[in-house]
Amino acid sequence: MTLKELARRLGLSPTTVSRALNGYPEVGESTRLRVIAAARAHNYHPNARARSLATGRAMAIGHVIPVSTHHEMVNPVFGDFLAGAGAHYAEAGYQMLLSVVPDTEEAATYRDLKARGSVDGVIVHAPRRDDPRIALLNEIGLPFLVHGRSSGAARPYPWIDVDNRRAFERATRFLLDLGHRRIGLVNGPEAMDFALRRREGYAQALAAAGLQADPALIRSGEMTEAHGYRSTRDLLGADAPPTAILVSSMIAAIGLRRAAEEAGLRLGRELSVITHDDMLSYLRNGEAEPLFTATRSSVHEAGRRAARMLIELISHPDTTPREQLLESDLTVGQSTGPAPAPDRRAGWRS
Amino acid sequence: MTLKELARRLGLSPTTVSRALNGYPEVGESTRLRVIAAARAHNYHPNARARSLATGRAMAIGHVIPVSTHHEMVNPVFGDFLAGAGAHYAEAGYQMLLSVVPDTEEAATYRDLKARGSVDGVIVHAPRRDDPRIALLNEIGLPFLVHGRSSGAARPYPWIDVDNRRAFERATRFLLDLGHRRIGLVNGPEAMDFALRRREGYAQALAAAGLQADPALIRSGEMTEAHGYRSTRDLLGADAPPTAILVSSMIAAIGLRRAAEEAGLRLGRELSVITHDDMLSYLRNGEAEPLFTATRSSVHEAGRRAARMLIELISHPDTTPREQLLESDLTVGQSTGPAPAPDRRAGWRS
DNA sequence: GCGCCGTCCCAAATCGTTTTGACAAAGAGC
DNA sequence: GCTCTTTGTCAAAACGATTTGGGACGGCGC
Repeated sequence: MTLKELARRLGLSPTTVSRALNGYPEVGESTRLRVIAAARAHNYHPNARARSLATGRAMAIGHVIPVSTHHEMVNPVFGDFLAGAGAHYAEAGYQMLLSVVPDTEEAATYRDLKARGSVDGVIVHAPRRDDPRIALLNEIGLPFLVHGRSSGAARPYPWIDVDNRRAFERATRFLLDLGHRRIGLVNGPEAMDFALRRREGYAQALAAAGLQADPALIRSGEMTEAHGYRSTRDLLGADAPPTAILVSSMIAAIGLRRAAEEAGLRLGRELSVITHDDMLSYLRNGEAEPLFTATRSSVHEAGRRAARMLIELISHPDTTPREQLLESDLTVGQSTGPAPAPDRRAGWRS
Repeated sequence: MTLKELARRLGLSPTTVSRALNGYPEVGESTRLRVIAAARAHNYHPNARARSLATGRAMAIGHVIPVSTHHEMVNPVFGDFLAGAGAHYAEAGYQMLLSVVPDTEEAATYRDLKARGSVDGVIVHAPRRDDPRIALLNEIGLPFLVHGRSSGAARPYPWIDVDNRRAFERATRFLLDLGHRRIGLVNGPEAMDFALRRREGYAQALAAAGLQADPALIRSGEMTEAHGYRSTRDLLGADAPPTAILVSSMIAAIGLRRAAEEAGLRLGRELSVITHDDMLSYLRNGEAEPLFTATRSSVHEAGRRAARMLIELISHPDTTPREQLLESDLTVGQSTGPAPAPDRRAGWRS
């Protein structure tokens, strides 16, 4: 069913039908009702491509997911982020375009998206320090929103991000208050900006307590279960193991738990742990009482807000705020407790 | 840069330029080379919408992800599946359209996708028994491929699926061979077809050994960590706890491990466990030696194959096979061992 | 009766491609 | 030299919407 066909059946011109359906005032109310009824009856939906060819707007947002060519890692938070964003797109009448491309072709993909007019804007995922994508998108003039930030970017750019520095600063302070002095950090890949900021917050809290971050207590890598396990095992096996560890994700924290159990350490007793919790739907942090003490921030919600913000940005480029900082809360669970007394520590370490 | 503009610069007609770029034989070789060079120089990419308006093909595949209105659960395997499918789409020049919709509006979404001509076909996720989407898609004439199967569908339909029945039959047999007699099943939601088939395989192996599936040993629910934990705790706390448990996913298996550790049971000793492993990128089943004994099948690879199959189906509807059954392998890890002798069991149970 | 102004509608152009049908120019066969 | 094919190119018509610039009709004021 096309517009022309519908118009013919109604004995009207395509113009009038189009205006009636799109709410323009130039059409009589009775006519409008007649048109709307007929459209519904014949299950008429305007062809998306024809429409956007005519209007010049794609009514679609792109998400480019780079896949590293060696280790085909899919960030587990993508699913929830996309679900959140997608929910808003659906409400706003936008479509979501997903491009999964080798990281070597990412730039070409953005150019392509722009040149073919496939999308009105894109969300940039997993920004790194000095991320080249920001300059690129500015250059080709494709509206974008960064999920996260990129330290060192030359000019201001629109972003939404969790206050990672503050979250980890606070978590570290919490551990310090409990008497911990040797605190480990199992971080994400430090090429990622969020990991950098978390490390800064961690170091800052230590410095404020007159301590210095010990490089031997810091590990970074892809946030897999295996990374959490390996890093924790290494840290615990060292000469002066930490009494507390900060972890960058629930997935890694699960690996940590495995390592801790292997070493015979109980969380919240001999070893304290705080993790960041993205509130993934399939990985809730306990039920009534949280399992892990955690800095929490819903990535699903971040996706929803990101989508809203980008769409606003596209339709009202001048009046839309271009930055949004999300706070995370610190929920205290069973995985933290006072630092063990030195003598007890000596006991279980032997 | 549009086709018309490029043609003007070259002193050719749009027709010729279009033909040159699309490899039609009616254009001279020297002209073709000249056109291609100019297109590259001016970074010309044909407008995707105009093109597909003219050709009638959207060059896009839709994935409709229903989100339950109460518990906004995002299936953790979606990420890897989409990454696999997306990789193939990119190669084949297709775009991937993601629709996240409340499950109540799923049917409307399919109709919409078809009526607006947004996609050439769709992948149906997470089919249930007698899934109404199959009839719907047949009715509206939108090509589709089901990831999984739907018992009770009236007519044949194209699908790709893991042999879930066989995998769980084999896993159960493996446990029986180790001497286990009370075997629990922590399954996915039994409205899902895959869960049904796994249960069948489980029951079948028990029956072949002269045993009957005990409903008290079966739990089903969303495959979260919490579900794995709760179900295991319940099973272990019962009067006659199982000595082995089958789990439907790694995520649930992690919850199981937590419950087992709480109960003081060591995996592969007092409690044997086999899980299904979708080979998620962030949740590898151990490194050199697998952590869990598992039935393995890469959902990333399934996504890739699904994409290929659907595109083939769209371009050659008659010659493409319409069904693909993937085998899973059984990898033996540290989580299984011989059934504990009754006396030992009595010991650790008290 | 005349001019003017809303109201309601329409014909035609436009978006950027592909595709159909036709037409010159050049070579081939007689 | 004349016709008959190729060969290479083009003008124009799709595709299905939106949007621009009017135009017919009736009612109103004078």
